[in-house]
Amino acid sequence: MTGSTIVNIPELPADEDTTGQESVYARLRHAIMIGTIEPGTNLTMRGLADAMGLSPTPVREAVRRLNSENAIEILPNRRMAIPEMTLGRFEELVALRVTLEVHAAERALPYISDIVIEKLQMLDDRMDEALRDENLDKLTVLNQRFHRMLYCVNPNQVSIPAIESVWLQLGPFQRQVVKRVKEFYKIDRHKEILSALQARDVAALMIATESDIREGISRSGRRVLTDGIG
Amino acid sequence: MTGSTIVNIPELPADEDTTGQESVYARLRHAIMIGTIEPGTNLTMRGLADAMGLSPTPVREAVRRLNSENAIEILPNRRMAIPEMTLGRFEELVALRVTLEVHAAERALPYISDIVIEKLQMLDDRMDEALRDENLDKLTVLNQRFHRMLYCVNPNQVSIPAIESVWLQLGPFQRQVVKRVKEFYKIDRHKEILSALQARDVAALMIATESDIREGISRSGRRVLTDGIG
DNA sequence: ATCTAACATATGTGATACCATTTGTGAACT
DNA sequence: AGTTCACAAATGGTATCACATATGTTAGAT
Repeated sequence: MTGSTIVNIPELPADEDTTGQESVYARLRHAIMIGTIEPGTNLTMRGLADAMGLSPTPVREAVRRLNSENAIEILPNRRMAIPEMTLGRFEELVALRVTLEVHAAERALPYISDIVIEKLQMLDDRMDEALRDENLDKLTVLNQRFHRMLYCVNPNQVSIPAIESVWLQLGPFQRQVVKRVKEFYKIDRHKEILSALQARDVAALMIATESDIREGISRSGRRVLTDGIG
Repeated sequence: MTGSTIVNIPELPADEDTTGQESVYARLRHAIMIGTIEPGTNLTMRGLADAMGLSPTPVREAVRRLNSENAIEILPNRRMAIPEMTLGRFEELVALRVTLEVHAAERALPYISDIVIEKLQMLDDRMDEALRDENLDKLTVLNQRFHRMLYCVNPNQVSIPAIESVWLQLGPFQRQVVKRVKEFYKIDRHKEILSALQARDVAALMIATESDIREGISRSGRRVLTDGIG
C-alpha cells in the first residue's frame, strides 16, 4: 500500500502570499480541531505531501509544529499518529480547559464593550441556526470562534495558544463523542455567558464558562470513555 | 556581515540516535529558557545552521516548533526574532503562569509520595548551593526542574507544555531582570511548598506556589519595566 | 552632502536526491 | 500450517540546489 491511511483534510481559503508550510499547518490544524481525523490515524510525511500537492519539506515543518502543540504524536519508531484518548488524559484535559478558559474570561471582562457583546450575540444566533440544520462542523467552528473572540478582547492576551492546544487535543475525540451522544450539542451556556458580560459580573461569567465546558464535552465524553457508549 | 547577530547557544549532551532537528530544538529551547538570547535578537536560518554545523532544513523545523510555542517571533518580513517584553504582556504572562502552576500543583498533590518529596528536598538543597556560588544559570535550571518534577507526579499531567511555553516567553526577559535586581534570586518559597506537600495541604500548596511566582519574577520584573531599572 | 537607482548579497522557501532504518512481502524451510 | 529469513518497498532525515524576495551597498546625479 502506498501512503498512509486515507484522511479527509478539508481545503481552506489560502491567502495570496501564504507559504506552503503555513497552508499545510492551517489545513491540518483545522482538520484536527473539528475532528475530521480520527484518533489512532497514522500519518506519513509523503502521504500528507501527496494529499496536499506539495513536497515533504513544508509538510514536515507543519507536522513538527503540530507535534509541539501536542496535536500530533511522534512515536519512538518516528512514525506519526493522532493520539488515542484515555479516561485519565481526558479528565486532565477538561480540567485544564476549565482553568484556562475561566482565567481567560476573567481577564477579558475588563476590556469588554457593548459592540463585542453584540458580535458575540450574532455568533450565538448563527450557532442556533447551525444547530437546527444539524451542521456539526459549522457548530464547532462557531463555538470556538465565540470563545476565542471573547478571550481576545484582552489586548495583551497570551493564553489563546494554550487554550487552542487543548482544543486540538480534544478535537478528534469530540467527534467520536458527538457520534454517540445525541444531545451533546443541545447544551451550551452561551446565553448565561452573554448575560454575565452585559452585567459585567465576573463571578457569574466564571461560573457560566465553567458550566459551558463541564456540561458540554465533559459529561458526554466521560460517558463514552466509561460506558463504552453513551 | 554574514549571518545574524552572534548568539551564545550552549551545547547540550546529545543522545546517540537523536536527530539533528531535535538537537537544534533542544539547544535553542534551553538557551531561550535560561535567557541566553536577549530579547530583540534577530535570528536567521542559515546563521543558526552554521552555528550548529547543520543544514538549514533541520533548523527550520526546530525554529517552527519554537514559533508555535511562542518562543520565537516570525515577523511579516519572514524574519525571526526573540520578542521584546512589554509591561502588558508581562502582567498577562505572570498571571497565566500563576494560574497554570497553581492548577498543576493542585492536581499533582494527590499523587505525591514521600520519595518525591525527598527528591524535591535534594533539589532545593542544590539550589541553595548554586545560590551561594551565584551560579544563576544553574539556579534557573534547578528551579525549573523543581517545579517540573512536582507537576509531573500526576501521571496524566497535560499542563507542562503550556507551563513551559510561559517559561520560554519569560526566559529572555528574566535574564535582563536578574542583571538589574540583585536580590531577585534570594526569594523563593520552596520551603513552604515542601511543608505543604508533607502536610498534604492543598490550600497551603496553592498559596505557596502563587507566592513563589509573585514574589520572584513578578515583583522584580514589574520594577524593571516601570522604573526602567530596579 | 543627500538622495536615488542599480547592483550585489543574504535570506526564506520548496523540490529533489541520497542515505539509513523501518516495514512489508513472499519464498524457503521445518 | 507455521516460522524464519531474505529481499523489496516505503519512510524519515538531511544536504543541496534553484528561485523569489528582501536587504545592503555602491555609484551616479542633483
